[in-house]
Amino acid sequence: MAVTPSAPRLRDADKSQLVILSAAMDEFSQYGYAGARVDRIAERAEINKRLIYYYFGNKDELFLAVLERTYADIRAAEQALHLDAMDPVEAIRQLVSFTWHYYLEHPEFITLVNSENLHEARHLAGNERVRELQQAYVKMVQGILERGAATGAFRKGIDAANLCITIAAVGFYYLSNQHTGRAIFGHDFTRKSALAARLQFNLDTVMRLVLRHPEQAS
Amino acid sequence: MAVTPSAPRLRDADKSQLVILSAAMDEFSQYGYAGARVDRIAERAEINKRLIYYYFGNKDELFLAVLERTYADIRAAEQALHLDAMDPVEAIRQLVSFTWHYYLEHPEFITLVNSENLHEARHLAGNERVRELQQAYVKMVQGILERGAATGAFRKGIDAANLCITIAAVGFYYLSNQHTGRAIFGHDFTRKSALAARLQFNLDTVMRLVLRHPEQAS
Amino acid sequence: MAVTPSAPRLRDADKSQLVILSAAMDEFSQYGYAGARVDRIAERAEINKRLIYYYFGNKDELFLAVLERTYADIRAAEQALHLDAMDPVEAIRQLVSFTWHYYLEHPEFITLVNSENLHEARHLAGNERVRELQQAYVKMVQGILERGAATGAFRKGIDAANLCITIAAVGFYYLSNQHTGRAIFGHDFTRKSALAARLQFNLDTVMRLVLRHPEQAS
Amino acid sequence: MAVTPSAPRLRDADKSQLVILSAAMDEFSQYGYAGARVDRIAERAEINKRLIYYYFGNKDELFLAVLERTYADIRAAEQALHLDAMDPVEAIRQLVSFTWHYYLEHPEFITLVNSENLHEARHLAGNERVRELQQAYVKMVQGILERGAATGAFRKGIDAANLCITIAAVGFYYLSNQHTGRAIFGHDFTRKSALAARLQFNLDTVMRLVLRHPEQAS
DNA sequence: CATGAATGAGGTTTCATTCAT
DNA sequence: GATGAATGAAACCTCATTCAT
Repeated sequence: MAVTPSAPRLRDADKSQLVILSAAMDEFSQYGYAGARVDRIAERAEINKRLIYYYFGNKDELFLAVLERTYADIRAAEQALHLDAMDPVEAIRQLVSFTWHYYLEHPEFITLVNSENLHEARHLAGNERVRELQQAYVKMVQGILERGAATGAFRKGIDAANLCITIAAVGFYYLSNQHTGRAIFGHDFTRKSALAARLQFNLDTVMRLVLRHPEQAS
Repeated sequence: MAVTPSAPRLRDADKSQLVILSAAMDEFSQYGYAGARVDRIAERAEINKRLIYYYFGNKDELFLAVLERTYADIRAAEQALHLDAMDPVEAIRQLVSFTWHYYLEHPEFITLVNSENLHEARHLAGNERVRELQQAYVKMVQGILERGAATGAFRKGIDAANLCITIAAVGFYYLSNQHTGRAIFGHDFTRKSALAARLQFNLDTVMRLVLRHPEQAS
Repeated sequence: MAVTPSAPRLRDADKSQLVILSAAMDEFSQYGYAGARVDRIAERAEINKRLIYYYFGNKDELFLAVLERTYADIRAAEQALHLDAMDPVEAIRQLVSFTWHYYLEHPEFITLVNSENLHEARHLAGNERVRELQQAYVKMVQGILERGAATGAFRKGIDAANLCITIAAVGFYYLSNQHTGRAIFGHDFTRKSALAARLQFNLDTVMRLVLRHPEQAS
Repeated sequence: MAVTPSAPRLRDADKSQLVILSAAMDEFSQYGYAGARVDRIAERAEINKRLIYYYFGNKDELFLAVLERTYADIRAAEQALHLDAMDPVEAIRQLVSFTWHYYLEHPEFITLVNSENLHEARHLAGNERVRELQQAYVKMVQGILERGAATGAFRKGIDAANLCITIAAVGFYYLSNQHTGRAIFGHDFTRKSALAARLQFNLDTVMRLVLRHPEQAS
């Protein structure tokens, strides 16, 4: 008479932490920090609620852990592109495209970042890890811009930080505001054709911004 | 029974509703929908909590009322610019600049819109009023683009809706993400010099996107 | 078919507060601050738990309210004795006797004070009200001592504050430690004969302390 | 396999028990029984929490172990004074002084005893060990009183048990209530001068109580 | 029209204790 | 003998909302 234990006792600290972190990411991204419920995170993770506090201290620290992993993930994906080794024009195209698809496939990134901004980044404030990751990223983009300027393909003097922001903005905003967008524009922002058109529009926008001779953009 | 007829007298009821709406806007924009507290709204408005329910039904309906007014306000400000009567190139410049300054001076707009998107626009879904306002806006931008294309200043075939989105995006994203931005970039996004540089960067971005000969952009 | 409402809705703010305060005094005195349960206080008071927070903020503030009332009560009872108008020797006798009987009839006073001391008086620290009450009390005892010294009945130079403390101590300690006392002495400290003997012992102790000719003490 | 035979080697088990007991005494005396946390005891002892349950069963039994040791300690210190061999007058003086200094140097005794009384001595009830210790103590004091009465220095018929209680009371109460004392009297009970004055006051009180000719007290 | 009093449900967190190795 | 992982129960407190006047 085999018995199916109602909840598998893991006895695996690392796995439990990962399971909690993953469930927390889902919950926080769906409801934001304030709307997220620790109870639901425990349910999603199928672990005892108490364990969340055992490993992460409290809701705030759990949220921070989620944020840190979120930023680490996107930067890791970026680095896997090896944009440094690419032709500058192609590198910028790839970056716009990558950013767009990353946001599309990781909607949790958008809601988490928005939620953290609503709270004036109080979890992330002073955090060293995410800052180092970001600085490496901006430096890499700056390298691309300089190489492109050297070949004459790019304009000179483009600010790398603001370019990074704009590349993010044109994708992030479109997807972040897709629901109010649907309500006020009256059509679905995530139709296949709409998505394709938006990516093309963003590529145009960014390439025209960096190229010396934008007519070659499209 | 003295009455002061010269000033348009608000009845107490109307006044209470306005006071509540204003307090609710502050609270919702500061904490988001989930983080907002009905108690605090009553405190801010210096009225009895029960009145909120009397006039607005519940928290959801109050949030919707705030959103409707928020969208009405920004569209009213836009219309006051009379971009229709302007030279197309100047009109687009003005629109980028206006949008930027409006977000800067109305930070509540940003957090309210983000909060509504977190909730998948469930308050705004199917709302006719905001949709009509938005359509008028896109149509006006389309008019500008057509006039600019006719004079040869603008490229042809630019999608008005996506342009509207991009004009919003490059300002909205920068300000919406100012707190995580400060945390990960390590500097204050709202320094006077940073704000000025960003506006200039956005003007460049948009003008290069629409003009046929972008070298005339700056 | 008459229905007996499960909980009477009071709609009487003052009464509700008094009921809560009284229930809280019982609970805190029985279990101490840490052992007391807000839930049980609500049950004792037969009110909704939420109302406790509505009127008193939190457990700490409720405890402070209980303490303040406790000190006010004992001082009020003391003042009702009108010791000022009494013969000094009789006044001290009365004070010892009153203190003893007050502790006996108000065991909650003892546990509340002990509990507050365990917490290093963090609720009472800096509290003006109890301090004023105490100062009036010490001043009154000082008056008695001076009058007694003037008539030659009392020794001179007795410190009023230390006398107050000792009058309290010999009663308070006996009753406060009655349970460990029973365990280690092996007899019931609250037997009628034991109580009478203790009061007499305390009268002896204090009168011998203050009188110039103690042989007249008993 | 080096062994250091000169120093009495504690087995790990004994050592762990002592470490736990010591940590538990600190924790219980600081927070009382209800406020004490098993987790913190484990932290203080720098051992695994499970060991506490292994050696002591549960929180209640651990508290009892602490109490037993506490009473054993004070009685052991008393016996080291050898009051039996002393002049009766000097013996009582020494006892008052010893008791005072013991409480001063062992504040944990006070809070532990208070905490146990709050719980109506349910841990100590029926405990043989502490009772035997106490009876030996009272008997010793009775011996002193009889010797003093025989020399004519002391009054006759003084109840030894009540004298023991009073000697304890005048010191214990002052120190136990030092925090509320500070709050309501408005000065620090533990100032050097205040402590010295209190000891002198207590010596006066007790000597006047026992001597036939109290004018020789001070 | 307005208000202070009241509430059930549910929020985060803490606790003593036990399990599995 | 020793330990990190895990847990059910219950703690304090908060929330949107309704009641009674």
